[in-house]
Amino acid sequence: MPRKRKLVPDSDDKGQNSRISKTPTVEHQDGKGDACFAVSKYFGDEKMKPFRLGPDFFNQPCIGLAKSFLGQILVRKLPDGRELRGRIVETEAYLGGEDEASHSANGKRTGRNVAMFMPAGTMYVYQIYGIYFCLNISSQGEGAAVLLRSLEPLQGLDTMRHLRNLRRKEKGKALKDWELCNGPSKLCQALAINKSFDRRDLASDGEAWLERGPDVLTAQAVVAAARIGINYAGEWARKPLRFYIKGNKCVSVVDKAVEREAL
DNA sequence: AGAGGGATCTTCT
DNA sequence: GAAGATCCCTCTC
Repeated sequence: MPRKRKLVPDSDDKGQNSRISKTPTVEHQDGKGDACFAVSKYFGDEKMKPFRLGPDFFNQPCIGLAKSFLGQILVRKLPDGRELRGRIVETEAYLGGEDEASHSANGKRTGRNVAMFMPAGTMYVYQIYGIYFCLNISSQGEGAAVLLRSLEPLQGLDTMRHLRNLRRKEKGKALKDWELCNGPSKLCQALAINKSFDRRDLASDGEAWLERGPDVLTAQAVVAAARIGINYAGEWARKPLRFYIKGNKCVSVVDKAVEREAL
């Protein structure tokens, strides 16, 4: 008997349109390198085999790409063959040129940010505060890119937890599943993404790629809010260029005011 | 639940 | 020399 897949939230969902909103149903074991097994387990049916997203997906305007990322699945293949998977639940659009919050504001092009000017689908990984990394994907548009802010962990949670704990104190509180990738630098830690990925192509890379997720999101399932940590950017700091899946537990910052307004 | 501060170092001025 | 698209721990209410 084929498993039924829910594509659109039920009407009584009350905004809890996500898999980890209340009760996590994610896999809790590592995929030990057997990709086919792990994938078929999550996707269930043969006809819906994971579909790797290619150049056409990435080659779209920045805001559209930022929204299109939601629900898609980021995959990281480690050197030992293990595959880690997370569903993208929060992104930010950085438009380049006019966008004062963008590293490429006013056309600024430096050694650090050249990846933002490379073809759509190029990864831009930069180090922040000397210790953390953030992952962006370049989009259509000069100097434009999308920051990935959080993932809902799906596969390889034990490995993610181990990678995240490398930097934490022994005495610290144990990480919940939903805390593994709920921030731009947390997801880089959990997926072992560092500067070596900078300027590489997410559409063709062998160690990181994107798969089409099973869910189709309705417009009401997506919240558009102000971006985080860019208060220096004046009016651009307030523009609704952050997008997240409403009700998802793994979103790093929830904007209650915006969500109220949407009703 | 929220505020505050330290860590830590590359990048660009 | 200063700032930064963050995270985590500690303290307080």
